[in-house]
Amino acid sequence: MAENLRLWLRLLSTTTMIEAELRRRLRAQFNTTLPRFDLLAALDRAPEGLTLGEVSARMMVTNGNVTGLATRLEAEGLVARRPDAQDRRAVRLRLTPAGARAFAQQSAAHAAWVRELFAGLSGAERAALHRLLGRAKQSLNGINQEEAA
Amino acid sequence: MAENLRLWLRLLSTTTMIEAELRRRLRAQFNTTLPRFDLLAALDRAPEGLTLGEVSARMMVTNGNVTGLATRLEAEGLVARRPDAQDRRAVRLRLTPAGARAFAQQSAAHAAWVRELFAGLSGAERAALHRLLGRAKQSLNGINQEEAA
DNA sequence: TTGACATGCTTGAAGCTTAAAACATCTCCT
DNA sequence: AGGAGATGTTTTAAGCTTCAAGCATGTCAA
Repeated sequence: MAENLRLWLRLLSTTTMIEAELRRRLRAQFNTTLPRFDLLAALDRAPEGLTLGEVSARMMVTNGNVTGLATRLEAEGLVARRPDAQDRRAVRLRLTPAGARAFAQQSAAHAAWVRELFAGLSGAERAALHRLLGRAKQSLNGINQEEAA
Repeated sequence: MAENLRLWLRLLSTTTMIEAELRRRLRAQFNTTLPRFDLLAALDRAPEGLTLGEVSARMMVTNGNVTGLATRLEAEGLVARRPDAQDRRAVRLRLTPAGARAFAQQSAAHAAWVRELFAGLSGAERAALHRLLGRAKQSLNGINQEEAA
């Protein structure tokens, strides 16, 4: 059924449009990018910092990706690498004070943008969409389990 | 409200998960990528071919992006560049016979994968999700119009 | 305890993506 | 006709992303 295909294309284009708008605003107002913002956001929720592996799992990207991202953000003074106390293989990443300040500003703007972008939907519509996306994720997890089996 | 943020994060992660799965399968089974597939798909729907600009609009990516993509696919013999008859600035891109054959195979598999990935949702759920995503896109278009004004 | 395998990170090569600048051609007004 | 501005493509530099390979460290079983 082409119905499934249309659903997927619409899901993809909706996400792409929102992402493009957020990227544009992050660049225009903060001269930063979505991956950088996402990395700061992950660290902001983790006062103890995160290992690079934990970051890459949360961001759903590869380890090598996080290595490069962290290196650039470190050069800008927004995050700091420090050896993990327990595991000498691991590197723990945390926000610097400057990084925390930058993220606080970006985060507030980002939340307002997202609210604005979904403003055309009623509360009930947003709730229904949230629920259905949850169902879609369940559907996906079913697939991945089968693959692993 | 953090509710909007959660909705956005769920929308993003759902899309990312599906995209990752499709990428993985395109690579494993056809040794290709999603952008290549998307470009072939755009051309497949256009028997007369498309200018690079038309392709970039359909794919929602920049012109420069399409230039590179087209160059690689041309090197692989799947698409052909030819000057546009009406406009000497424009380059018209079309599938070669080999490109059409490759896309036919990939397309059939892709449609089946998408069907599989959404199999956990009922028809009613898929219809509702499709409708709500349409509403979300309306919401976005409202924003963009305001910006342009 | 030591060797085999797992895990955490980095590196390198390739490809994807963008923004901005450059260039060619087109359109349209005067 | 001429010129101003729009449009179509390419190029460049920078960053993002993946995969695969490599190195360091950890774990666990014989």
